Amino acid sequence: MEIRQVDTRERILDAAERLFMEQGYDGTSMLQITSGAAVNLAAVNYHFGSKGALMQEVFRRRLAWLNEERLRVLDEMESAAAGKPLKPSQIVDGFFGTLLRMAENQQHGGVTFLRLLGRTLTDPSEFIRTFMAHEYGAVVERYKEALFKALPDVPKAEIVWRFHFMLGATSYAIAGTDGLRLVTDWQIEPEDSIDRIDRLLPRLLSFLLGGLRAPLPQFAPIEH
Amino acid sequence: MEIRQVDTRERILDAAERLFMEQGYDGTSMLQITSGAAVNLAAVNYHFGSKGALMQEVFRRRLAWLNEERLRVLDEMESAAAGKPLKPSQIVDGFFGTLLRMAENQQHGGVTFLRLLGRTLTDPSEFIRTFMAHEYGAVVERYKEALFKALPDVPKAEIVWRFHFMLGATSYAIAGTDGLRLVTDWQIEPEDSIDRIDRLLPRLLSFLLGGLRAPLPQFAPIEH
Amino acid sequence: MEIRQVDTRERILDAAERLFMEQGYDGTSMLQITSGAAVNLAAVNYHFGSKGALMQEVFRRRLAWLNEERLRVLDEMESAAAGKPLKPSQIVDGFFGTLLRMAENQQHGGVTFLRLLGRTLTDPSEFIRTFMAHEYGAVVERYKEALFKALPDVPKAEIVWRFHFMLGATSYAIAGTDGLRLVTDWQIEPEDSIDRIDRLLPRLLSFLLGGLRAPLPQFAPIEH
Amino acid sequence: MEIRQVDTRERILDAAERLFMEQGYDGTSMLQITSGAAVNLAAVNYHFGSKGALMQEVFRRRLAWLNEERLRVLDEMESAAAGKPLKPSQIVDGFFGTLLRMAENQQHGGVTFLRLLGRTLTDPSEFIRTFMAHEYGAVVERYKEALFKALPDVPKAEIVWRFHFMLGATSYAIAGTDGLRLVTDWQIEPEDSIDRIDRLLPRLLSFLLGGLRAPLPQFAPIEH
DNA sequence: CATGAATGAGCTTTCATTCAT
DNA sequence: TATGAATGAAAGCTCATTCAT
Repeated sequence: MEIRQVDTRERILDAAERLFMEQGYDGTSMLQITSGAAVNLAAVNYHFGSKGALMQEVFRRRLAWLNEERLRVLDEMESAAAGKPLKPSQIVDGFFGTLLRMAENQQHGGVTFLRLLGRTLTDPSEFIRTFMAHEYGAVVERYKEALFKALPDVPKAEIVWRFHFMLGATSYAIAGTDGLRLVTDWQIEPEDSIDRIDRLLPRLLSFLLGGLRAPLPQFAPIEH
Repeated sequence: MEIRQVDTRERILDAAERLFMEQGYDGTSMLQITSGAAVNLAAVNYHFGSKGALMQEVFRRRLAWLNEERLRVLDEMESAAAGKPLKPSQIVDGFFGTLLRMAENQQHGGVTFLRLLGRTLTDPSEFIRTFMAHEYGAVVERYKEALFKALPDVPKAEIVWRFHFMLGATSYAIAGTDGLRLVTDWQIEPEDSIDRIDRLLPRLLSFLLGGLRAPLPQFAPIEH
Repeated sequence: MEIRQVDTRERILDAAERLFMEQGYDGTSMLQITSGAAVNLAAVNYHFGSKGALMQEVFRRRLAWLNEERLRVLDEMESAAAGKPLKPSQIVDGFFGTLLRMAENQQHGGVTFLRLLGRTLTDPSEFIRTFMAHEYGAVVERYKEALFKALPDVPKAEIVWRFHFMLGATSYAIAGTDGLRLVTDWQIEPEDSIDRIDRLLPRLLSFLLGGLRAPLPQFAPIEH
Repeated sequence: MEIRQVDTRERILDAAERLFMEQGYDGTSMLQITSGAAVNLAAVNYHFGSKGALMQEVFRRRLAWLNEERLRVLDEMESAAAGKPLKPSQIVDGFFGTLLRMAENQQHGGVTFLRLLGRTLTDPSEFIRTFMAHEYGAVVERYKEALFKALPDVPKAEIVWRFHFMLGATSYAIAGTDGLRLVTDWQIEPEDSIDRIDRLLPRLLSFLLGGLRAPLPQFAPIEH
């Protein structure tokens, strides 16, 4: 039954990943998940304990790999640089490029997980936020430090803000894109579809780097 | 009694706005809303017909004003330019600056609505997406055209993508910011808090413009 | 709908009282209760909030009357005694007799509530214990004091213990009696059935008084 | 492995005994039992067949010894009496004293089983009642006969009732005592704690004997 | 002999909505 | 105009039990 067990667990995780992406956490019922995975309704609670714990495991399984990969890439680049600062484009590619390239590999969830991640980053649920902060903490810290070294003339607070903006642009790009279509009728050609990660990636990285290296803002004089 | 009714309606909308922002649409119950507004449980269905219609009205009340204002600002700028293309910075400020300045006015929902909007743009519910597209359609079309004229050398598809990235960076900036805190320990000074819109605005606009005007991406040769 | 409401609430309480008596609290499901009361499954939570709160209300409705009656009877006897101690038999009848006579009145739940009470007094659930102690506190205190005055030569600790034993004998007498039938084949005549409260009452009171006035126990010398 | 199995069985019985005492039969889940015994969830069904059968075995293991002991004691007393009637105090001590002294021996379950027994005698479950009646039948019959002989002037029906009352007082005394505390603030001294069986025993026996030998009740004229 | 996996049935509670007044 | 009462449906979860290994 070893094989069956793995199957069941994985099938549940796969179904949950897809449904959470499509309908959100609160919008997805246990019945939908277990139906989607073709398992018994009680199987989720048997394997994961609760709906919330299932949600966490959905993320943990992907993020563990992703963030290890991000650290591996950063280590490699820093080794090659032999102490010299990295180029901003390297760092941005290490963090965000690694994320998008993950979506090209069906073994790591493909676009499904990518979109789920994008949507969840704006989800305010306390338990998700806490879990995310824990999973991301160390990686973000390392990349932040690399950016500080790469851009010594930019105030640290500014870099942190721009990291934040980059996260947002990326999340949004991978999350709802062709669903929301606020920007309608863009006569897009097939090769520009959201699913063509190889086309999205250079576009997004250009944008992110442009934003990261933009002239510093001029603040209005602080009042009172 | 006429007055009471208006109060009731507004109280419901205010409570719903806050709760949808904090917990999402699916995560918020009618009981929470009516309790929060100190009205009868049946009042929402009486005044709005259904939970979904309430959600739409929450957005309509703010977006109507916002998008009119955006059109007004764009009209004004185009009049002043007398047929000449606008500067990208003007257009970006007209669209995104108007949004953020809205949050400084409590009468228009303040940061609460801003965050609700930010998180809703990635919300997966079909009916919300449809409604949003409808509310935004005309405005986005006008600003898109203005950008096409302002950046004649940039391919239209590229501009549309970058508009998209800008939306994402902005949504994310206003949505979860100090909640998620993936980027911890950023020794932020009080004047850099998310609630200081006057500090966030120039930062965000700098970033957006940098991204909008970034060098065009180099694509890898398209495979097969 | 005033009338319907009262009906619904009361019907639920009646059904719950009977079912809790027959099957215990944990052994009774909400579905059984609402089916028994011919109301919607959600009605219990609408009217009482939870299964536990329903349980409390089942008791509160009867105990409020019972304990007020006990206090009224005690007040009356003490007034008539004009400061002199009451007879033990009066006190015992005031406390336990009032309880058993309650069962003769269908308006106060009849034997059903009596048996439920008997069974519940040995139930260890924290929330029931706490609630019971609260409902009973004042009454028990008053009767205890009356017994102290009536039996000045008996150590107070002994009286408290015997009060306890009397409670037990009574609870048990009214609880399972003809159900358990540990004492089988007692060739009992119809007029001695448990349902003939008028026959049970003098029997029980004789026993209780005999126990209350029994010679004091001789303790073995306390070791170590 | 033989030894392990015995351990497992006993550990399950011990855990079940404690949990049934604390939470009742319906209020205790198999998971709690198997967790408490640190055995596999399926172990109960493996060793006992079902939850109900486990409950029966919990009692059988103690009651077999208890009732044999009661019969042994009665046989001994009757041998010594050589045909003459026993004293009521002897009989009461043989039945109830043997029970309470059992609680002083941890090998026989101590107070835990005593309390479980006390609360179970008022338990409404049909299958438990039936089982109890079966386990107790023969013993009760013998003691009843002894009481008939010891108290020839008291009507048999009266003796049966009083046996019943004694059972109740005893059950209650050992079941909830310090838990329920309807009788609060009794400034009890440490040596009067419920756990001091050696102090409870003489008190209870005095009470029971007082009740057993009380004057016969005067019935109101039977109506209709 | 013992167990991890799995299941169908049932649990309490909450949901958005309706309706008579 | 506004509300308390009520409801059918569905939610997440726990239950005792079974079974292949």
